[in-house]
Amino acid sequence: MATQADAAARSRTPLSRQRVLDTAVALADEGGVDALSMRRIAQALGVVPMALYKHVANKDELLDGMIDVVVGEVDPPAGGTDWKTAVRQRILSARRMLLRHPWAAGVIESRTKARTTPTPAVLAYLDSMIGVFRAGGFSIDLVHHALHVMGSRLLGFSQELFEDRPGGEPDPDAPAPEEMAARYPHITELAMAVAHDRDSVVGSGCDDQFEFEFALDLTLDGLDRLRARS
Amino acid sequence: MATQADAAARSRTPLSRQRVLDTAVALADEGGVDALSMRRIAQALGVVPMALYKHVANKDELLDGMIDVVVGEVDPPAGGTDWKTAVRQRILSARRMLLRHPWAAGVIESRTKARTTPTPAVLAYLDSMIGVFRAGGFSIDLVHHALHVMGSRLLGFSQELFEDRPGGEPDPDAPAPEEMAARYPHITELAMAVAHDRDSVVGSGCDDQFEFEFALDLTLDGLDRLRARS
DNA sequence: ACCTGAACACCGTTCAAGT
DNA sequence: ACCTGAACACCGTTCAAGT
Repeated sequence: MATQADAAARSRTPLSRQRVLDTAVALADEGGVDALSMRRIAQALGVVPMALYKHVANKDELLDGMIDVVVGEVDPPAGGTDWKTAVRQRILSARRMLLRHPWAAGVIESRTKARTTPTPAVLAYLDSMIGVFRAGGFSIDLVHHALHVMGSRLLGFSQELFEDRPGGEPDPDAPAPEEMAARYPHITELAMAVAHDRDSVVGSGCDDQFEFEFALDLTLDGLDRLRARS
Repeated sequence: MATQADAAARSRTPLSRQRVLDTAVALADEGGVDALSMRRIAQALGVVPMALYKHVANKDELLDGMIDVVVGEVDPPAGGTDWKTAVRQRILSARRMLLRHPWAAGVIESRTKARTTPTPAVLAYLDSMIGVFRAGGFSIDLVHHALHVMGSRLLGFSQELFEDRPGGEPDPDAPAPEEMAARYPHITELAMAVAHDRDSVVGSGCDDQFEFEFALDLTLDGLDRLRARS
């Protein structure tokens, strides 16, 4: 009975809030946040479901804790460089975190909407980001504008509408190529141009990393122009 | 028995996919998407839960249908103007839709992630948006870049991290002002500057609409500069 | 053939009973 | 005082029994 042995081995390490959160993050990474349940976390820890409630008040508080775990993985701002390099590196670090934890952007968004204040780690992230802008000579008003301009990109999130699905089954109820071309001519034109331009890139034929940095740089250059003018 | 009469009156109008979707959208508008269940929709329609499955295959397909209902509310692109005005007006129309249906951005995002293709209405929205760029003289490559730059803003979504909560109870476990100031000095500085600057604005002291248009215009000007250069 | 009640396999969380 | 099994009030969906 390997399962019982595993459970015994696990229960030798005492349960802690950190262990609960780490397990929850690992399960969400594997199976997505929809498949994450208190019962399943308990099972993975070899523990009865109610034992979790000693370390987290309820599921919402668990999700808040998970947010703080992953936001804590984002690199702090680099010192000794100009503001633009520091912001750029940090946002790219946040993006890497979100690629590691695909569920995080959605959870951060929905939990932030439900709370009055972002979670502590998100607050700390924003605060040090503002600090970089301020140290770079931005007026407080311009920082305010800048945060709005960055929007969700501040957390490295970019909404990919045509991302390839892992596994890549053709999906039975997807529209046929001819129908796509007839109904959505502009999308088709664009998709073909992209496929032709970037033959070497695997997957969707679109270099997401390049596009992300292109968008990021355009925004940063615009902000820098405003900064120089003030 | 008013309830029974209501149910009878409702069931006189035959159930249809449109009526199911409209009811679901209305319930989500009122109570949020978390409180939306097949059982609750059925109850609102005075119908047994299983009756819904004649008109929608399952809950995911219901959510897809709801997306198409609300995206269909976005104005089509205005004709007879320059590309920038047309894009601007359309994005502002999408933003108004999302303010009417606060659950929509999250559902669009999560459902798009789960499907291989965006829902038909989202495809149509994107297609006509691309059409506006193309008619405005954008090369296909530049349109491709532009879509990435707009990102989620293309659907009018902007992530507001410090939105005031309706009802405005002080929230017992929110950090005290002194603690906020000590731990997050830059956020506090910014919040105070904003509050001082815009005394007249009700609520958070931050004019969301102005900020949204500021960000939008910065992005559009950047794109226009690239367009003129090519 | 159509409709639907009961049932199944879940879920988060309460609570009282056991140690 | 601590821990936990059973129970409660849900959920989406299957399926067989009723019309």
